[in-house]
Amino acid sequence: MPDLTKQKNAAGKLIEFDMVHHTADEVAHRNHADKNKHPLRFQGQGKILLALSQADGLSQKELATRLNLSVQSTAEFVNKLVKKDLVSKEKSTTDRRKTIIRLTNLGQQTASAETAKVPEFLSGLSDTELDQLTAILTKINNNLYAEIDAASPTETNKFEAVVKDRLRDWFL
Amino acid sequence: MPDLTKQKNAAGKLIEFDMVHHTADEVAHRNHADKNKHPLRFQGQGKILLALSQADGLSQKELATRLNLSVQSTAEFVNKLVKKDLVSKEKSTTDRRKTIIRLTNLGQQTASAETAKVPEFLSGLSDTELDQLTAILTKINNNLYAEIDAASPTETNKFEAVVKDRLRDWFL
DNA sequence: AATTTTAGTCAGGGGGACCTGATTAAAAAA
DNA sequence: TTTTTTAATCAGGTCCCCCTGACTAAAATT
Repeated sequence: MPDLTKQKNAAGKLIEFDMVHHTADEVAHRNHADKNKHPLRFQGQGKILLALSQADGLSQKELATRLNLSVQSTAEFVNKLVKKDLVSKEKSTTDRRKTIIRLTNLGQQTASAETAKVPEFLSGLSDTELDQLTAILTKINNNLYAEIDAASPTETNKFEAVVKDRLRDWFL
Repeated sequence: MPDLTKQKNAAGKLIEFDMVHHTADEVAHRNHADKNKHPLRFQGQGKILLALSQADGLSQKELATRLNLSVQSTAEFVNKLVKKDLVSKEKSTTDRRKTIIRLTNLGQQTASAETAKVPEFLSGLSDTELDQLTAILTKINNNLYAEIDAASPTETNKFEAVVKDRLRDWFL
């Protein structure tokens, strides 16, 4: 029987982490007058970038399908990324209806920069703690995959694949 | 000397958690045609709600100052919350320039509902793991408070106080 | 009493995440 | 070849976060 109090403690800390984490990089960006702004989550433009970093050179339609977005939204995000020089568009030669989207160098950097640096807030944790955290998060993430699966069976595999693949280089 | 690989593993899991977590409740809301929509983060309207749940009956100006928002943004968020019947506005009797903002019953419920339920993804973790997670997140959060402090010394106390106070009932 | 400061409001704007509807161009099917 | 399907685009919308500028009403100062 799991101890409810312990669950609540952990849940509270997680919520706190969410808030504090969010605020921390809000504050950070505020001070640095950052060009790159926010971290690009798994949403909108960031979603596109992440998907491309796993499978570059997809068509817009492909992207839309994989990411569960309308083709119009996808086009919008892609265009925004083009303006930021993170991806490029080019007509397919084999099927001239299609537009192939590719990461630019900058786009690749950006996509991996997301995950490239170990956040400072992990410093001060012992090796043991890091191992524990990793193990626990693995469980939690699996629970979340299961939740996603329950709610929307069709897209799970796609999603899980994208995420895990994106993060694969972290776990070598 | 901290093991870089272990840090990377943990960092990767944390990023994965972020993505998966986000997607999980995105999917959840999509299916349930949810009225309450998104979880109200420490941002915009959610920020206001959280601040009020710590100190009810503030003036708009007070809110703006504490939350580091322009008075206009604050007014916007407050008005939206009024429409949702989560807060109420009333003119101060002692200083008729001021508008006092108060949580409605619904607002109080909503603010605590945020933190009221233990997320399902914590199920399956043992008591030991929960304790470990709590301890680790405590360290991480403290690191983040320190980061915020470094970047913006003036607002730390305010922020940390709001957050901790908000979450106090979790840790009794 | 006249001036200045303060708390709010309105108007307008920039970005972001998404969507539906209508239309075009190119490929595939009939 | 004509029709249908497919990949994109344009147009227009909804809602969110957040800001500056201009202006009013009510206090605090002078």
